[in-house]
Amino acid sequence: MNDSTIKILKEILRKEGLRYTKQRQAVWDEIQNSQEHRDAEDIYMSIRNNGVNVSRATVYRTIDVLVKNRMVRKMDVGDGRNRYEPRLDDAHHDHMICVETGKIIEFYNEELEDLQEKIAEENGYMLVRHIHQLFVKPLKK
Amino acid sequence: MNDSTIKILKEILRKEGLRYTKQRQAVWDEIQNSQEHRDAEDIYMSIRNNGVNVSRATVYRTIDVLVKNRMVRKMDVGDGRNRYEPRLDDAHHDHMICVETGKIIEFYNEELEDLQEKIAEENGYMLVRHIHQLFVKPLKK
DNA sequence: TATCCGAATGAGACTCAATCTCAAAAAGGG
DNA sequence: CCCTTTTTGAGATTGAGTCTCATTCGGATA
Repeated sequence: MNDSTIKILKEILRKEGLRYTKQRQAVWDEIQNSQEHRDAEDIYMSIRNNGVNVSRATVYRTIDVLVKNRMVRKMDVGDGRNRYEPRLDDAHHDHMICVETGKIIEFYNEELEDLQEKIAEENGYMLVRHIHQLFVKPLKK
Repeated sequence: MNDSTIKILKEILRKEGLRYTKQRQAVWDEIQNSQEHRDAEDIYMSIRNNGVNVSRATVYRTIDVLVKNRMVRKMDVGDGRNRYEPRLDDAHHDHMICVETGKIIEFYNEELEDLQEKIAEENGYMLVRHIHQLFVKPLKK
């Protein structure tokens, strides 16, 4: 939809030796234009509703490329369906999931990030990535 | 297998209004006698190899009861199969997964635990539970 | 210990997200 | 425009986990 992200997508596809197609553009547009945490089916349906013909297979295949190239973040909320969110120009953050409402809140804490690296190193490892989700419920007033 | 954990299982089943059966005992024995992080299929096969007749349905149903009663911990490693480990008399810990060898290392860090509660509270929530996995690789020597 | 009834079991059907297949369509360099 | 290679899509397949329901079993009661 916007010029600079089209260039970024083209660049990544070129680097991966893949072709630029309207389906791949549509998947990226769909994820990029929403700041929500959406599942693949939702993304698939939206693209089709926008009049672009695409299959589930292509949606999944494209998401994999985007995840690999850090344009999209894949998150496992624990309900069997992965969620996706754009991560372009997006600082790292983790998620808090309200067990009562299902609301997803993003958070970032420097101290927490440092601590994780320290723990990995203390065990003789280097941190590659992490999964961190806090399941919470509202504080009583 | 050992007397005290049989009593604990019977107590839990009674509290839940469930009957004591050899299948339920077998599932608990199987998980309890191994400190590994095993998937349901693995547990199911081991029980059958030990000569106890059991179905996958019963394995899953029993695990749910054990998880609910904090005798077993369910962990999502992100590969589509949940893993289970005994948590009887077991202090809370999180996991570090080596992306090169698949090895699972347990860790516990008080500061990390406190920080998570603090983050939840700062956002107006109470921490119910959390998922935390560090994907790591060995440090170069 | 025999009876009885609700609970538990098991074989296999089913669900559902995700992956795979392969013929047909499209990309894009020459 | 051609030609080769990649991509796509419809639908089949996979696999973990759940559900169904006829049969079996636990255990309270007498």
